[in-house]
Amino acid sequence: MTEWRTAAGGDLRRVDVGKRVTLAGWVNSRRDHGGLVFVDLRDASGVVQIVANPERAQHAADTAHELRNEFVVRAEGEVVARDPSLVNPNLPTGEIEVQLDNLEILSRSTPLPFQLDDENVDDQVRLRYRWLDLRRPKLQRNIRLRGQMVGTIRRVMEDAGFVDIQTPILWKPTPEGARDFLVPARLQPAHFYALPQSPQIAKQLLVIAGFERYYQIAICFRDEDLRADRVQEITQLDVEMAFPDYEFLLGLMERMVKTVWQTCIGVELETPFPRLTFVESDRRFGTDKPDLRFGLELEDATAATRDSQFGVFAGAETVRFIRAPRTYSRSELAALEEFAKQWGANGLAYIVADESGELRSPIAKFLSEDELAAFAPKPGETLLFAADTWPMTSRVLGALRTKLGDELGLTAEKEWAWTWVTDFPMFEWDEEEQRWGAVHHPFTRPAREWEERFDQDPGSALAFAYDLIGNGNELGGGSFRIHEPEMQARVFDLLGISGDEQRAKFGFLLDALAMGAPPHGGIAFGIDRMLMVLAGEENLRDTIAFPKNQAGVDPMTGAPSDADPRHLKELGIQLAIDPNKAR
RNA sequence: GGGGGCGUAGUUCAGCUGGUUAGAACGCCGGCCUGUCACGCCGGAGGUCGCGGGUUCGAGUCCCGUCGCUCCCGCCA
Repeated sequence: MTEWRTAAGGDLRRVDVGKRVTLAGWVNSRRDHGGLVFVDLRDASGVVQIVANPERAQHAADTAHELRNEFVVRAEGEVVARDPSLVNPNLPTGEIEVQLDNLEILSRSTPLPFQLDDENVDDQVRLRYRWLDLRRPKLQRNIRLRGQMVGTIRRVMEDAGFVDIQTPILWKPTPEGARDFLVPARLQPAHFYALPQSPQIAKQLLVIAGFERYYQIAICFRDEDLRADRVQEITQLDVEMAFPDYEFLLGLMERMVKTVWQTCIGVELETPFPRLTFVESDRRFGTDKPDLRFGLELEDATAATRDSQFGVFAGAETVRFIRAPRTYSRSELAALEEFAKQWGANGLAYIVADESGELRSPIAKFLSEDELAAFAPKPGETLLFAADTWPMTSRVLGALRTKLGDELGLTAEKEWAWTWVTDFPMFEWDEEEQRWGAVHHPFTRPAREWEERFDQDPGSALAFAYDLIGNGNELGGGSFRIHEPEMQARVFDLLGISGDEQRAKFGFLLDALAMGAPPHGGIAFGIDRMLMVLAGEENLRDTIAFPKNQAGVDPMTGAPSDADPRHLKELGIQLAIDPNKAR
């Protein structure tokens, strides 16, 4: 059997010249000259050129002719300096090469379904052959970065005295929130576990149980439709502590992020991160997850347009606009309007101020001197207006701001911009269900000044909740929790959860709260999303080793698949749909 | 549930207003090649143009349906 102690080929340098080495790895590429054969050998450390010369080792050269991409080989030889004219400046190992004495094929490869250096391969194909896809440098880097990130997070949390505790994957279906993944329980026919959407209640119970500082790298499941930045199973850093101190908790999370950026990519972030209230964030950026890498803040024209001759402005509850620092053509404006409509706008009024200062706008003729003076369009600008309810103008202009920031390259103004968003509203009215819903979750406590009266004016009540935003991505979110059973019951009441239902769904939590529950609070961080931001990726799938496609299918394994009828029978499950005709 | 985009060789793509044998690059196979590093040169194989139907003398191209992928809206406490 072979001796496996091999050198890391990618680490070889000039100082290693003269050494005899044994390398093992994959054929990254081969250049067969008939006599000489050059092979770029790749292992975890990088790439190094090995050379088979028939004058030096006929047998190695014969073997080298057989090599194809992604063959796995073991190569013995001597590190030699390259002639200065032959140095490859694109390779860290470019000053040397390994002259072969022995070459052994350990494993062959069929022709590949795609070229590893091809960036544009269809996702479906890449996922089908994920083991190949993962060999690409980008994914190698991302997945290794992920491990490094998780390791760093663990060190920060452990150093701060937090205890890693695992919570069940088979949990209880929850009435609120996202759709649960259900798991039939064979031992309890017709009953189901749910995969946890988060260990929220479990971690509260752990803190109540006396684990004053808990954390976990937890996998959470949500059976909702997927997006580029949304998958069904996410990994989160889950944190909870007893006797929480607001500044301590936020400071700890800042230290965690700062250490991750420092350790993983060598970037020094400035802390403390700025803080914005929800109201201010909404007013200035039209969103609760503002990208602060650039300005482009929303402006309010409501007061200026109260008496407008333009009926849409005069009649709207709110008129706000965004000041884009360039002019747009008619067709570009049509595309922007289409975008605005997709987000719920009725239209998108605009004023283009040409470089000459001349105004191009279908609404200009309705606008008074005073109005125009209030908008103050400067040459080379385009003002884009939303006239609607306040929340709708936020929604539309907030989305538009993000789009413009991207398109105009404004996001490049600053590499990293972090901010806390605080003082979230506690409840929002659900039109469809005609009831109040929790903005964060039903265990969030009201802000101090709302503790007594949050249920008298739910629409105005503020929650003791906070989010951490990185480059416009919601990366962390948390709150202080309710530790008084009476207050928890009042919140459930307000959310329309009856007394019976409270007992049935959350009886154990209410009981726990009634038996010496300390004040507690915490936060959760999306690891996948944080890695996406850290690695500069735009798709969450590029941060996950084995992701599923947008339909929740794993093209590699074929999961989900149909179930064996005997298995279903055991579970007492009868399908209402023929699996062959579904999907 | 809704909207946009895409579907042609193993892969990435081209294929104009419908026209007879559907192309290119990379990969694959064979040959030549001792300094390449995106090696080069010569030759070759490889296609249900996603699927079904329709219009037409004739469909990769036009129409209808359907399936798949992707991005977005809804949804995601």
